[in-house]
Amino acid sequence: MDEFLTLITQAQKLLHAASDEAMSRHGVRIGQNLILEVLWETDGLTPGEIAARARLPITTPTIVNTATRMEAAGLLTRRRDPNDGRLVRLHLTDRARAAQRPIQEARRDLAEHATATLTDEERHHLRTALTKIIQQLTAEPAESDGESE
Amino acid sequence: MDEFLTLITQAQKLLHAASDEAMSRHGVRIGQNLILEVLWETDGLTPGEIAARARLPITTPTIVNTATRMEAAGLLTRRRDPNDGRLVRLHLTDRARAAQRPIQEARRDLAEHATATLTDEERHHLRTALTKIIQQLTAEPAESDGESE
DNA sequence: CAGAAGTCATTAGCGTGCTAATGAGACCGT
DNA sequence: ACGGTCTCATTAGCACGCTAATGACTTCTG
Repeated sequence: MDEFLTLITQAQKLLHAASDEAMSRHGVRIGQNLILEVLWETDGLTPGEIAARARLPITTPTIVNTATRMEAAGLLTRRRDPNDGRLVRLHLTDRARAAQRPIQEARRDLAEHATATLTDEERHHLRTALTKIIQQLTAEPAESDGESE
Repeated sequence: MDEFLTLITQAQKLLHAASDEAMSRHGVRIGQNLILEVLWETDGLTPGEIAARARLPITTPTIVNTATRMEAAGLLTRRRDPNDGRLVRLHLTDRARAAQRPIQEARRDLAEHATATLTDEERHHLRTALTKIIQQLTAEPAESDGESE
């Protein structure tokens, strides 16, 4: 049953690499995707706000580091908030906005390609199973002694 | 459908973190697992041989770096091959051998816990779906233009 | 209004994994 | 036996993500 860990790790590894490669063709690396998704929706958020809104759990330091690389790549700019000197607001450049559609399409295409050999029913089962696993692991990380309650 | 990428990423992220935490209790970090699995089976292999035998694709430089940390942690020793000066053979210490059973149990428990809310049928479907995805992504990484053959 | 406490982004440091470049050693042909 | 080539491990350098520590700024409190 341990092979289940191997299976999901390998699948995610392949998807990760394929996604990075697909997005790189549009000047975006995979680690930048979570930030872009949030800023495409609402521009000018702070690192902390982005961390809170991201679809996947991500820490603020990771956002700061990634934002630095994105700034160097010309994808966003940093501006201090005039009302609160602690805050830094991240604003997308035109280049980052222009990348939205092709990147979203590329990721959609990748998901479709990866699941191309699955039936609709299998896709549904897969989604159900993954959701259950996430819920189980999110609910209570306890596992060693004391599985009750 | 893009949510599928998010689902599998999050599931793997949670499993990855939980697995690292579980193995850390036995003095082993998650990146060392692939190497240990191979050396538990056959001790004294070279980094290249380990890369070839590992259950998941892994590069030789990653094995070398991880082996350096494992050496510092007292999990293995490096010895030059007497017959071929290019080769370095990695030998597990008693400590690494003693960790085999508890770590394998911890990973099995984790897999069971993660899939505890799934029916046997769902587990079967999940395995099938993941296998198909892996095959699809391994077969031909092509995707943009030219999906044929 | 000052000092304490809270809230931010950021930096430091680690682990993991990759590709590309490097260097040591073996092997092969002449 | 010697030079080129091949085969190794290793190093360099990058991306990504985490926790813990730091520092700047705001806010609350006396």
